[in-house]
Amino acid sequence: MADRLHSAAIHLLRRLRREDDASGVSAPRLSALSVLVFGGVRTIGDLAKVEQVRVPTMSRVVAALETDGLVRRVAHAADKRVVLVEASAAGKALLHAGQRRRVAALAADIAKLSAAERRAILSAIPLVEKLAGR
Amino acid sequence: MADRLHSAAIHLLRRLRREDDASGVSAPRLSALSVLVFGGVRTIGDLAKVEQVRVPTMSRVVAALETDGLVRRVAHAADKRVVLVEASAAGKALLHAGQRRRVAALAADIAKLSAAERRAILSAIPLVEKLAGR
DNA sequence: TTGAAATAGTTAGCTGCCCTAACTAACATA
DNA sequence: TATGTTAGTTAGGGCAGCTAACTATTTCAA
Repeated sequence: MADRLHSAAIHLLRRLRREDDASGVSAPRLSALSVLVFGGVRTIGDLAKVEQVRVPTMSRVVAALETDGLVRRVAHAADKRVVLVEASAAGKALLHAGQRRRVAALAADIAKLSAAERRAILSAIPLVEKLAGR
Repeated sequence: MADRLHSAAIHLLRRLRREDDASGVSAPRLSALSVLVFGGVRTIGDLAKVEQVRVPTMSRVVAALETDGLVRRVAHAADKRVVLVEASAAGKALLHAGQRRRVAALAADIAKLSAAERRAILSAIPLVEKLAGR
């Protein structure tokens, strides 16, 4: 059961990743960006923790997002070592547009399922979240 | 619903990723290997379709699995272009060992679910696979 | 029958993500 | 003030995904 769940999750995410690609921004970048858009300003280290990734990895992700003008670095008032990152207006706009596209594509397929099938998925979601430790 | 499903898949995968790392074989390789172990002999192209990946990508995954002695190539009887791939005894053993490890890691959480909750997840899995395009 | 098109894989080269190790800069403290 | 800690960056490596271009084989139609 763990194996089948794992497989299903991998395949679902691969499908969604293809749609994310259409936005021109990869899934890890979108994910970090969404933390900033919905959670507000964060340090590189905090972002790394939230995204379950090492600091150097997040450092690169932020650098890429900055190059694309989607985020901006802000100095920390008291501690000059700290790099605060916040989403730019362009970053917010891109994220909202991407979410709409992704949700639209998946929602269209969900709409093709029967009501009973939708109920089956809906009742499983909170259980999977529980298994995932959330 | 699409958002919640996406989120659940991401969280589940991050949880399971740690366990998979312990097997010394990456998630994409384990996933392809599991198709062979549970589904039997497949061509490279079939594997690529099932895993939603391009043929060159699967070609490399199979090459790596072969180097590790986890799979073996078998000639197709009628068509010399085709490469059939099957799991070796070592591949089957590794996959089953990985399964045990994952099950062990999730055991505490799974034990907290009722039989009805487990049924709910099991019935949702094939539907998610359908949404993923399989 | 033979030459063109289709099919199955491989190889090469690119990008992106993830890691560890080693570094700089800044802060905290004894 | 010297030492250790903390925040990030840089360097370098591995793996996974892609497209383009290639080989080998098979299919099919003129």
